[in-house]
Parts: sequence; structure tokens; C-alpha cells
Amino acid sequence: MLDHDNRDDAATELGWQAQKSAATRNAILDSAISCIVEHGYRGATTTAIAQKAGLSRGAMLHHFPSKLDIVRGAVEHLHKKRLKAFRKAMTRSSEGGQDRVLLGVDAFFDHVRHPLFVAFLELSVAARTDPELAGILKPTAEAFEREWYQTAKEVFPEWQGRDEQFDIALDLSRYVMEGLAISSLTHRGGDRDRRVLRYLADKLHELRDA
Amino acid sequence: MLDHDNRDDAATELGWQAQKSAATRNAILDSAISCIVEHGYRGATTTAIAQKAGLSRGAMLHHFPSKLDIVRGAVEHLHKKRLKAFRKAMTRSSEGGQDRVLLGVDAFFDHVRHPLFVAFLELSVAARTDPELAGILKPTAEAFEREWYQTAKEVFPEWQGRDEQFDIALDLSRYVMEGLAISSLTHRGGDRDRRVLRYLADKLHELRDA
DNA sequence: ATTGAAACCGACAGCGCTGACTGTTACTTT
DNA sequence: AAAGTAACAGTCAGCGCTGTCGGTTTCAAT
Repeated sequence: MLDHDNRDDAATELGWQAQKSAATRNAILDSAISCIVEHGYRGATTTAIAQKAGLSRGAMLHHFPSKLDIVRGAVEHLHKKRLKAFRKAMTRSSEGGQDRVLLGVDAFFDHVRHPLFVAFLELSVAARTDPELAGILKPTAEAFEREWYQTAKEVFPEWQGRDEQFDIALDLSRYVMEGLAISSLTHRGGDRDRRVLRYLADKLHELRDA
Repeated sequence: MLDHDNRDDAATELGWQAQKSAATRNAILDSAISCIVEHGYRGATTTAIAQKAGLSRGAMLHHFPSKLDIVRGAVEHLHKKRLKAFRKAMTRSSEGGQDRVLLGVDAFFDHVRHPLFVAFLELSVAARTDPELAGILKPTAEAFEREWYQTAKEVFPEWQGRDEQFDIALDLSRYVMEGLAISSLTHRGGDRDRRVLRYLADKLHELRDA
């Protein structure tokens, strides 16, 4: 009765249906994020999401009864992926034993140029004029920020005891990076952007060694 | 034939109709910007714009045949208003003879917290996924940046001859400010933001006196 | 094998937005 | 005074998006 085909594989443990269900749910949420990146939040229609996910609208609305449910799931999904990517980039940058600050700056810069950040930006802007979305996004964004802060602290233990400088370094980096990211939406940043990043890295060194 | 009622008043010189036409055109463009701030770019429908401007949709479509025409006008309108506000704030800050850098930082910070900047941000983000809007916005944004740069140079003549430091100071300020502005869409910036601004002002002093 | 449920599809009605059209009033020209 | 033009209003059809509903196939349980 309960002995013949489970308990050996973490994947099949759930049974075929549940497994497939989880797979299509993931496909839908990935598609939703892609569509937000590609068409903007308001342009990410259920039709487009279903099409890119490879199923019919009816099927999709079986997994997520309404568009708001998709958004809820997508925001959560995005949060996890973004945090994971950030962790990976940061820990990898901490392994190359050279200039950890410089590597961190590069990793962070890649982070804000990544499509996942674009999706988050799109959601943030849309949430400003969409109370329902704001209600979904706000707690998740706050959680992200906390975990992001925690991760940064773990990756850079050499700032131990210099809390104030570290906070300033983090905030400064974040604002410069995000400002750079949105500005690069309209204008093509070339040498001047690189110069600012070099200056930023310089100041981060100062803050660490001060 | 050409002697009886013009040539005396700059306002009536245009005649009643042309004058009223210009007034309603302005009202429409103001309303468009307001609606973008209030409902986002995609939410700024012709219905909402006409209503807030105080006329019927039909009347509005007499002045601007299509929505794209409204957008064209609004972008231009926004550009002028933003530049004017920036100039005013900057020159005013340069008059108070105390710490010009600090006053400039404050003025700039006010600038990115102003609704006009929100409108511009909304347009920038929307333009990422809307080629038609991008075609309208891009040249105007580039012009704004050039004139903005020029104004800054005029207002702060004491940086004369320190071009590289000045460019870094400007870019740094801009990215920090804009990053701060978009971050404040989601999270409530309190003391930490003030601390970063103080740090920024500090570094600007360094750049000037280095 | 049969019953039940879950994944999936296609069609439908409702709604908001856009742009085109006709009609009305006020001003301008000769 | 009459003809012409500009400002304005209201209605209409077309289109895309959302959410609901009935129908079909595939898996799971007895």
C-alpha cells in the first residue's frame, strides 16, 4: 500500500501530477517575469504569459485563478531568484582572493544590469500607482532588503566593528548602482560610468581602511 | 487693413481664438503630466486627461488628434518645466552665500523628489518597452542632460579648470540622487539616507578642494 | 474496469480604451 | 450680413484584456 514506488527519489516522491503541476507553475512564473521584462508590468497580459509558458489561458487560470495570483507568485519567485543570484555572485567574488572590494563592486554592477533587477524596477514603478501590487510587493521587498543586508555582512567580515562605515558603504554602493541602472535605460553610459565606478571603489577602500 | 487693432499688446496680438487655444493646450499638457504622475504612463488614458483638463474627449482630440500627439507635447512640456525648475533651484541656492555645495545638494535632492521627476521616471521606464515613446523621449532626454550639465557648470564657476573632478562630482551626485529617489518608492528612507547625503556632500567638498 | 479528480483547452460575455464621426456654438473675415 | 473657420460636445464601432464556464484528456484509487 505504501511500499512500492516512493521513498527513494525526492522528485518522484510527490507523484506525477503534483510533479507536473509544480513544473508548469514554475514555467508560468518564469514566463510572467520574462513578460514583465519584455513588455513592462502593464503589458504583461495573461495571454502573453500563457503563450510564452506554452499553454492555453484556460490551463493557466486553472493553476492561478486570477492575474493577481500570478503576480503574487511571480513576486515571490522573483524575490527568491534575485536573492540566490546575489548570494552566488557575492560569494564567488569573495573567493577570488584579490581585491574583494573591487570584485564586489563588479558583482553588484552585474546584479543591477541583470533582467531580474529590471523586473523588480518595473514592479516598483508600477506599484507606485497600483495599491494592490504595492500590497504584494512591499513586504517582499523589505524582506529582500533585510536578507541582502545580512548577506553582505556575512560576505565582508573584514568590516567587523566598523558598522557605521559599512552601512554608508552599502547604501552608497546601492544608490550609485541603482541610479546608474535607471540612467542606462535612457542614455548609453560609457567612460564616464566606468570613472564613477572606479571612484566608488576608491571611496569604499577608504571607508574600510579609515 | 493692417492698422486697426493689433501691434499694441503682446497677449491680444494673437487674437482671442489663438490665445484660448494656447491656454487649453497648456491645460491639456499639464493634465497629461498630472495623470502620468497619478496613474502611471499606461494609466494616463485620454479619458482621464480630458476630464482633469476640464473638457470633453472630443474637444481634446481636436487639439491633439491622437494620444501620441499628446505624449509628444507632454514630453516637450515636461522638459521645459523641469529645466526651468532646476535652473531656478540652482541659481537660488547659489545666492545664499554660505556653503554652496551643501545648498546645491539640497536643491538637487528636492529636484528628484519633485513630481516632475516622477513623471520623467515613469516615462523612462515605460519607454523601455514602448519603442514609439522611446523615439519621442530619447532626443528630449539627451537635450535635457546637455542643458542640465551646462547649467551646473554656470552655477558653479569655482570648479573652473577642474573638469575631471567636476564631471565625477556631477555624475556621482546624479546617480546617488536618482538611486535614492527610486529606492524611496518602496522603502521609507530615514536617517540612513540623510547620512549618505552628508557623506556625499563631504566627498563633493573633497573633490572641489583636492 | 470504473469512478473521481486534476491538468488542460476553447468559447463566451463584460469592460475600458482608442479613434472616427456628426452636430453645435462662438469667433473671424470680407 | 453671410460665409467660413475654429473650439467644443456626444455617440459609435473596433479592439484587447480579463474572468467564467462547459468540455476533453490524462492520471490515481478501489
